[in-house]
Amino acid sequence: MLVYMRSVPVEPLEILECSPPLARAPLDAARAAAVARVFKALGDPVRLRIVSIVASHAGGEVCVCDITGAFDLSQPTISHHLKVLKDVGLLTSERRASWVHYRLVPKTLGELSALLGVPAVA
Amino acid sequence: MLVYMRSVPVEPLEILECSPPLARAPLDAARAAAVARVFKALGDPVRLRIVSIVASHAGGEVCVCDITGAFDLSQPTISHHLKVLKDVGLLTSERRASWVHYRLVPKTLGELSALLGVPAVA
DNA sequence: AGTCTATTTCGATGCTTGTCTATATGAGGA
DNA sequence: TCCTCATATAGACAAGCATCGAAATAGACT
Repeated sequence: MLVYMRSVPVEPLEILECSPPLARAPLDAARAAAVARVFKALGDPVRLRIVSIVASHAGGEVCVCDITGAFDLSQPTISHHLKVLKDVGLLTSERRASWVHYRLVPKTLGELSALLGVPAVA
Repeated sequence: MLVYMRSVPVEPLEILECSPPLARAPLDAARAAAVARVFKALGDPVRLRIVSIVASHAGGEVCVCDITGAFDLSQPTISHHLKVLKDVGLLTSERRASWVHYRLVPKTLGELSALLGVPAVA
C-alpha cells in the first residue's frame, strides 16, 4: 500500500550539496526533482510567510502558537504547512515542555539561493 | 468576454524590486503571494529543468524545439510549461521566422536569490 | 491560394493539494 | 487519576494542475 508515501519524510537534499548555479549546466532529472520539491514547498503564500516569520524572528526560534496567530487559518492547516516545510528540510522542530519550537535550516535556503544566483547579466 | 483571462500575463513582480532578504522582516500577504507565484512555477521538475536548459545555453537563447527534444513529454505540455514560466516573468520569448526563442530574465532569478540569501549563520 | 512545419490553444481526465472538522497524542497541574 | 492546553494526525471535499490528443494559428515556400 502506498497510502503513506505522502507523509514519509524524504531525506532532504544532500543532492544540492555542491550543486553549481543553475546556469552552469542543465539539471538532470533526479536533481531537478529534488530541488523542485523545495521550491514547491515555498510556492505557497502561507508557507512562504511562515518561513519568513521564522527567519526574521529574533532568536531564530518560533513557537507554533506564534505562527497560528498570524493567520486566519485553522490550527491543523498551519500544522500541515509546518510539516511540509519540515519534510523538505527548510525547518526543524524541537519540543520543549508543551510547546513545539520551529527554526530555520539556513543551509537549505542558502543552497537554493546559490543555485539561483545568476553569474552576470553580460 | 473573459475567456482570455488565463492567457493574460500578470505583470511580474515589481513587488520584489527592493525587497529585503526573507530574514529581515516577515513578508506581508500580498508580497508573499507575488513571490510564491514564482516559486510555484519553479516547483515543478520539468519547469526547473527548462529554466536550467535556457540558463545554461550558450547565447542565452533556446528554440522551443531544443527544449521539446530534452523531455519525454508531448509538445503541447512543454508549451504549457513555457507559458507558466513566461507568465511569472522568468522567461521571455521572441518569434523569429517559424521558430520561437526563449531567454532567461536574469533579474527575476536574481531577485529570488537575493530574497533567499541568508545573512549569516550567527 | 495551398501546403508544410513549428507552436499555441482547447477540452478532458486523473492525480495532487489546501482546507476544514473531528479526533488523537503529549505534557503539566489539580 | 483527571482535566486542560498545545500540537499533530485522520479523513473528507473542492479546487488546482500536469498531462494528453485534437484542433487552431502563424510563417515560409512553392
